[in-house]
Amino acid sequence: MGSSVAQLGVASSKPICPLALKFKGLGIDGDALDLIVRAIKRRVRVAAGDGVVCADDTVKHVTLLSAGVTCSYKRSEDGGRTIRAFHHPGDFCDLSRYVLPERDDAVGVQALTDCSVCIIDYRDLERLLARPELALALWRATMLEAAIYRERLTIASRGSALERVAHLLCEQLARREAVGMDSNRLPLSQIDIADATGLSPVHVNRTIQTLRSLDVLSKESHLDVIDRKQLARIGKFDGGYLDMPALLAKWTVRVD
Amino acid sequence: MGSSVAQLGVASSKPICPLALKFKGLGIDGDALDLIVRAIKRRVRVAAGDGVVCADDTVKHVTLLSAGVTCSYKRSEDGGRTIRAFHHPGDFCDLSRYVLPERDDAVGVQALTDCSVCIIDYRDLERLLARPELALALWRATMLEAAIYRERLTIASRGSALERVAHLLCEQLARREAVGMDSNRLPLSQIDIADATGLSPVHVNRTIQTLRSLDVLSKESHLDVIDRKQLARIGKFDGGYLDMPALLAKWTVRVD
DNA sequence: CGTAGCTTTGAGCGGCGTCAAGAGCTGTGG
DNA sequence: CCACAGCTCTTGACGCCGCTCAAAGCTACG
Repeated sequence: MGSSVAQLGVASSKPICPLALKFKGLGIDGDALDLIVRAIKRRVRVAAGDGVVCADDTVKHVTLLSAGVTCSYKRSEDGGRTIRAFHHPGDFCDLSRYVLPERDDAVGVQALTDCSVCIIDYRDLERLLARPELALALWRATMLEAAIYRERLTIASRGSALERVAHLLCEQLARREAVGMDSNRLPLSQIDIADATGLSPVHVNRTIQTLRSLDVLSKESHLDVIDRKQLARIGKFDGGYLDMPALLAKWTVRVD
Repeated sequence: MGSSVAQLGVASSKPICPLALKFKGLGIDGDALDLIVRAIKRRVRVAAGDGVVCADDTVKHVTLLSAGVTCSYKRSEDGGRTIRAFHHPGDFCDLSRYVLPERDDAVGVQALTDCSVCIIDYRDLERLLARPELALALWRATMLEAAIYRERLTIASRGSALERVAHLLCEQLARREAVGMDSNRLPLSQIDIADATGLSPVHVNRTIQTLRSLDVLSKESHLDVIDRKQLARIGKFDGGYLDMPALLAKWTVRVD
């Protein structure tokens, strides 16, 4: 129990892995990062399509995604899957469950690709929270999550299908880039995008074809973004709310 | 500078005002509540329609709504107002600005009715955050905000106009009830609802008329909810995520 | 080589936006 | 006391975006 930093390939002074980059954006590195890494009880591999978190009250740990892509979803009464959020390496999959217990059985987290997740017991997380800078970092993480929802809400309620899809893709690319994953390929199916945007799979397909015809996406069946500038323009995406280094510099909260 | 609890009509042992009830839901009362109240630098009245917070970097305080209804909005390039959130007594209007500085001039907070707001300087807020239970309470407040966005996002992206409007009304009623305002009347215009749901004012009107014909809303021009059960059913609204007393009881985070 | 999933394509329809005009209500000034 | 302006609310006509249903190609994997 308790991994070392070296085991994760993390050099505290020079973060290279998504997890370290993520926490650096939240204002955590060095000793504090070490503490978090040491709180990781164990790491688990999850195959694409499998559940990561069950909506079980007895679960007493949070999961921190270290590789792959997951989504938190809610099933509607007709069995449909509504994706509420995507998670990328460095994101907590279920931090909100820790603070606001979810009673809803229809809620869960699913691996969209093969994943690797870190398990941190509530007990150990509580110990981490005793340090003000760690508590602040988690508050920031939640603030960031709220900001993401806020932006998506704006686009989802007012935007066209083209805007919704473009915005969603931009957001995922930006978030992945923030943790060092600067590939232009997103490992999402069109069905995933449909469940996340609230559009029908058929219309997502047509929308993607439009983006392809605009030379914003590659013509291949994979989801490859060619022209990110144009994609951002179409999706009215301004990534300022995700730019943690810049936000951190302006941060008003200080822990001295 | 610094109001006393008595001045606000708050009896710590038996909270009666929205502000005290709100913080009680976040796990704050007694001495800790006193601390917050004492951090209030001054109170300001704002007339309906006026701005509460300007998107100015030089503002170094948060505003806590004590009476009335406000909304945070974002102006689109065509001048349209997108309402991202409503605020009711006890809510912070701009807590997110404290943690994630907003550079966007198009963002602001507006009074929808005549309001009274409490001003708390960043400096004093920082002092409050030194106490772990207060830091935790603000984290909870942000978690709650995120949960609200999450629910609205689900409905906004997949729901019909009827569902969107019904859900929005239910949410506002539930949030107001949680702070002791159990009136069935909402002081919102149809235009406010349109800007919050992303629907056109014309269609909001038709939707409201549908709700009236279903005997869910009163026939009057005001927004009076008659049948809340039915409204919740229509809007697929489950207020569990807003029920702070119940959530507090199950809370996993302890500050000992 | 067959099955199960994802992607693509087509046809038809309905919800909601847009435009336009009118009604009720309130405050303001002559 | 009336006239007028500026709201919000109401109502109707029409068009388009995106949903639904249905079927067929495409991969991947056993």
